[in-house]
Amino acid sequence: MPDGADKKPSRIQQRNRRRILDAALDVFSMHGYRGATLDQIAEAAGLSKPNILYYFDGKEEIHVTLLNQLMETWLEPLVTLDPDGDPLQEILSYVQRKLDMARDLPRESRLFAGEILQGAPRMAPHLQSGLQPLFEEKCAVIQSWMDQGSLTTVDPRHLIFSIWATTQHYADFAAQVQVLLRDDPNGHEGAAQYLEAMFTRLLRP
Amino acid sequence: MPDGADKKPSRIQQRNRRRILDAALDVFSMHGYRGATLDQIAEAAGLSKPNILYYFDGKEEIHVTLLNQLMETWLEPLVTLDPDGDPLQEILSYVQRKLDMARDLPRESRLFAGEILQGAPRMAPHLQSGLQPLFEEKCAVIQSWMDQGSLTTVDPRHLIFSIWATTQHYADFAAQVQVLLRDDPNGHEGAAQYLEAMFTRLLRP
DNA sequence: TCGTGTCTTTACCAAATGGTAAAAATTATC
DNA sequence: GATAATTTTTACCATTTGGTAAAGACACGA
Repeated sequence: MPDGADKKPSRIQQRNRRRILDAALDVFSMHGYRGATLDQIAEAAGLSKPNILYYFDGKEEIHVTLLNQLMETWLEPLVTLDPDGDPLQEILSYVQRKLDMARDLPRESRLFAGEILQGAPRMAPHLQSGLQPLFEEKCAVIQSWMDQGSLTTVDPRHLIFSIWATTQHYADFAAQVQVLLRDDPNGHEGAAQYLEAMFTRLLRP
Repeated sequence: MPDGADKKPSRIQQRNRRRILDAALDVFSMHGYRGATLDQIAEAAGLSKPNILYYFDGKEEIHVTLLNQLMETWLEPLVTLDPDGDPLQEILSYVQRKLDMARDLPRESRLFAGEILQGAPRMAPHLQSGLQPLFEEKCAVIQSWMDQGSLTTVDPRHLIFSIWATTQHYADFAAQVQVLLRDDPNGHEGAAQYLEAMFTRLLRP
């Protein structure tokens, strides 16, 4: 019985849990929590519905597990923002990493966006305990860079919001972007250049 | 029978349709299309479920009606971007209007975001026929401003994306913004100042 | 105030959905 | 290869949900 986090999971258990979570990421990110059904997840995972409930206690536990895993991945680029690096380069690298994530992990981006869009019912605790302290820490770093004259002074909080917004936009609003940029084979590179120019002109002293 | 768009709707009909659409906007924007139930909408509207189905053919028709109405409101700020105005002022006014909309119409913003997030299943036609031509038209206007040297040259398409992303972020990710800006009574004004600075530094020649 | 058309309620229904019990099959252990 | 443990399937179930039929209440002009 694959219950609490006791003991080591078997080979089969690891494989099937991974399959389920991958399928669930597909389905949840596409249809939202309530829009997703266990049957869809089961089919996408190639398992029967009761079999899925053998590995997870229920729909909600799958979703929460996904959200927990996501949180680490999601914060990692901000974690690696180096207080001792070159200020402008650090910010631009952060933008690049976030943009790459929007391209490489669009399902994760949409899962996160959907959760926040609906008021973060299952993630408010994580935002408080995980994101908030990190956010304030890095805001202070950026503020110190501005104080020492290495960057133009703007509100670091809104600066970070604008980085999140502009990068995640390409994943979360992909359906719209695709319609408007339809015959452009150069989408990602164009976005990268634009954002580099934007944040450079904003921040270079 | 309030069927096709024939004849003039009675007083009661107007009032109840408005109530239903307002309630539906609440519910759909909070829970997404599938997450919303007719019972929730009915309760929020103060009507019985069958009574709601007397005014609308079904859940989908309510959603589509909402989306259609939204489209006009949503595009209006872009429509009023004046080719004969002062370029930088026009862009900055557009940013302001979009930011005001995020503050004043957050339900509409989230309804739109949720629809796009899920691949725009019920709005792809509108994007093609309504948004796309307008987008290209205004991109051309901005491009001409850049060509004549009134604005710094950047890709107008990504410029517009970044305006949409940064302004709508405050409505769509309000749950997150609220956690991170929790004791700031000055949220909207701070965002307005930041965005004005950002787009000014980006675009001023 | 009577009758006709508009609106609302009551009582349902079929399908979908999250979930369970227990038997059957499979895998690992000795 | 027998046995114990794990994994999967079959057959269900209760609730929720979008939707309907038809009777009843109401409004309003003649």
